[in-house]
Amino acid sequence: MQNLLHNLNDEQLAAVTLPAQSALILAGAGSGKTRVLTTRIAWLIQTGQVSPSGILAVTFTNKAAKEMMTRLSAMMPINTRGMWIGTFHGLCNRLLRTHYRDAALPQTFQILDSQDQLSAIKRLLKANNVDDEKFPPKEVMYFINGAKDQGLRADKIEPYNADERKKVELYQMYDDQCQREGVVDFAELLLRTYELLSRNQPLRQHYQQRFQHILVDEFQDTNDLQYKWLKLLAGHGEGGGGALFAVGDDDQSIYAFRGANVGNMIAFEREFHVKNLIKLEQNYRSHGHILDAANVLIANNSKRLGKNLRTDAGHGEQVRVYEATSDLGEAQWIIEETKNLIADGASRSEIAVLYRSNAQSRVIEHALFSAGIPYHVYGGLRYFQRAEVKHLISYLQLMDNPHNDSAFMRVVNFPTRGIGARTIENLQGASSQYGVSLYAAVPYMTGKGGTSLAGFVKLIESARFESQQMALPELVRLVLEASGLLTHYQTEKEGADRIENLEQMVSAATQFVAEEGYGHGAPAHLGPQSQAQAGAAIVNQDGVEILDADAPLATVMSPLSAFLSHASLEAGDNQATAGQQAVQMMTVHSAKGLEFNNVFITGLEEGLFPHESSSREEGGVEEERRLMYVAITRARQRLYLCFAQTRMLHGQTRYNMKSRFFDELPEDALKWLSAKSQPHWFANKKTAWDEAPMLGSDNAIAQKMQQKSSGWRIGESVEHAKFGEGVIVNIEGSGANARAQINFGSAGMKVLDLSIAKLERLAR
DNA sequence: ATACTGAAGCTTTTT
DNA sequence: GCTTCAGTAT
Repeated sequence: MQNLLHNLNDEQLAAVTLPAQSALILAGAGSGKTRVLTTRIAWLIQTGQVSPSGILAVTFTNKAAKEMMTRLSAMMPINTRGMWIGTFHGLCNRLLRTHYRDAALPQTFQILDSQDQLSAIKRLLKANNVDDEKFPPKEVMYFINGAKDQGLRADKIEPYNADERKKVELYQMYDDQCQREGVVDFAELLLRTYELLSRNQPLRQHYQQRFQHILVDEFQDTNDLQYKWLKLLAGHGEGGGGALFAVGDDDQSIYAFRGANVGNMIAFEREFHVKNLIKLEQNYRSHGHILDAANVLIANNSKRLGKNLRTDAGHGEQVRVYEATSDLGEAQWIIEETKNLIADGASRSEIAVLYRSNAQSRVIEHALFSAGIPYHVYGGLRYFQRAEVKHLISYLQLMDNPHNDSAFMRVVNFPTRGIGARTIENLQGASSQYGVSLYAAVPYMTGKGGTSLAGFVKLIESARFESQQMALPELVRLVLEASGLLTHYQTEKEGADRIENLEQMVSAATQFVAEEGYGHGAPAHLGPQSQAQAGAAIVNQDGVEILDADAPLATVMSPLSAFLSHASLEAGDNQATAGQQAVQMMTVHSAKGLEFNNVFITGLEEGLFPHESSSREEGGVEEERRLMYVAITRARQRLYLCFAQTRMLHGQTRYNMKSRFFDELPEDALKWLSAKSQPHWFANKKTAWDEAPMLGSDNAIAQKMQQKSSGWRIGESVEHAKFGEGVIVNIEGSGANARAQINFGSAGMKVLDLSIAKLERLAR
């Protein structure tokens, strides 16, 4: 126990050893948050305050859950079994599998990922002749998910106009469709569990009593439903239950756009009468100048719980700032500095290039590629999202639950087996006429289409029959071949990678079976035997039998069902070339939680970062500032900020002002690298890089002429007495008639007569 | 059934 | 400017 608490600072120690009451830990970036969380769990168990089964630890990502598990098992070799550590969705899946009857779900219910959900909605709209111009599928999906994230069913929504009434109706129809097909979307996992526990008192009480300590990571990212879910499990308002230990950082709340509500932190403090608010402000990551920059910047936000990071490390180097003439110039500068860093002995994987939006990566990628510097771009398609893998999964899904129409549609004619659009249309007609799934509607079909459909059904049925006694990996192999997927890609020119991905599914299945504790060679279809065998059967005082979802997943669902949930809930890595010594490129969002010795934050321009769409939303700019705060605090030793005067975006050249965030950073922490009189495109010193975007266009040359005659240049920074700082976006006319279109940022876009307007040339 | 072609979209993302 | 997708032409 002594070693456990050893090396914790006073704040951390206080947090770890809090009494069993609700607590809010404000954990700054790099303050040892995960350490506190895991040590808290270990301390609770080792001091005998709780047994492992009394612990519920909730995270947002599988990665975070895994990390917690790993650290815990390093702390206490034996005791991790019985603890519930997982994501909101993973835990809900487990609960719903165990109590599927009470939750009114089929035992083999399947999970739709966002892709599947969207296509399910498209199908719904089409089947009901809904005008998808007026009700775009994405918007409908957004509406449904938004409602679910707030815990609202369709019948609880009061529509305020006709369009909304239609959306509510579609929401209800969508839920009915899902229920018919035996599928649930991500939000549904949460909502269904919440409703199950609300409605079923014995069940609720059982889990409330069981989980004496509920710990939540990244609490600032919880949405309304997740907070309600936590309150329910913690027995809030029911006189007791578990102690909720919430760890989060309001300054790092960057997911409002997907429903996260920072207000949950304040609500939690109030509703749980939190006496123990502990701030972890000691930072173990960044040098002083970097931390100063972060602190001063975030102080510009009004809605904060309040926190100031400090470090024992020295000031370190100043933050280096570079103004490039173009996005290409910016990329070129990043290459130069990266080379310098590598020459200084920096590891490539300790260099991160961050950007606000994915579109920015391409220019930088190109430059890194040309310079021969290995790089790795985060984001993009995950393993289980790849088309060929999804196809294979669809076959497996149909074998486990043939009523999954999304899966049916995906593979009924892939590889092609002569089932055309007309046949499908007829089938859909039969399906809605008889109110059954597409699969179940096949027997109603006659003629040639009916025959080929029957052939498809036979394929699924016989694969299921043949695989009855097979272990999961063999089953996957069987389907791979029986489906014709393998042959299909073998004949395709570019199919080699896809075949490799498909083959990997067999190993993924092997690995899964081993890790999840399924007996070696256990038949993939073997369901949870009897309820009595699964976990301990508990009878409460009302005589209701409760099955605790304690047992390993193996006893609650078949290997195949489990594997399919795994594929939906854990999309897998997106990095094909992991482990390579490469420069790390990613959006600021995906950098959250990571740290690097050297960090570039790129594209620091008004409109890009802060993003233009943020100014339209309430609190949008504050969220962008938190995003910038996250970006800055990723850096340990060196931080580079850069921006470009001109940038190609959506096929158009844009002239942006430098980001307002520069004005919010402490001057003495910054070192401006670009000279005050930065050469523009016309200056003698110019590179091919900088020149490139202006060449090859008569229009560009004509503009140059005009610019010359007026004495002003596009892209130039100016200051106006009334409108403040701005950037010249365009110049029309010449001489006395010259007029300039100027972007004054928050003051808006103005067209000014250059012979009249008093403009100051602004040197940066 | 496949291949091309035009139009739309385009901030951030995990489950 | 580039990608994705739906719809049409062959």
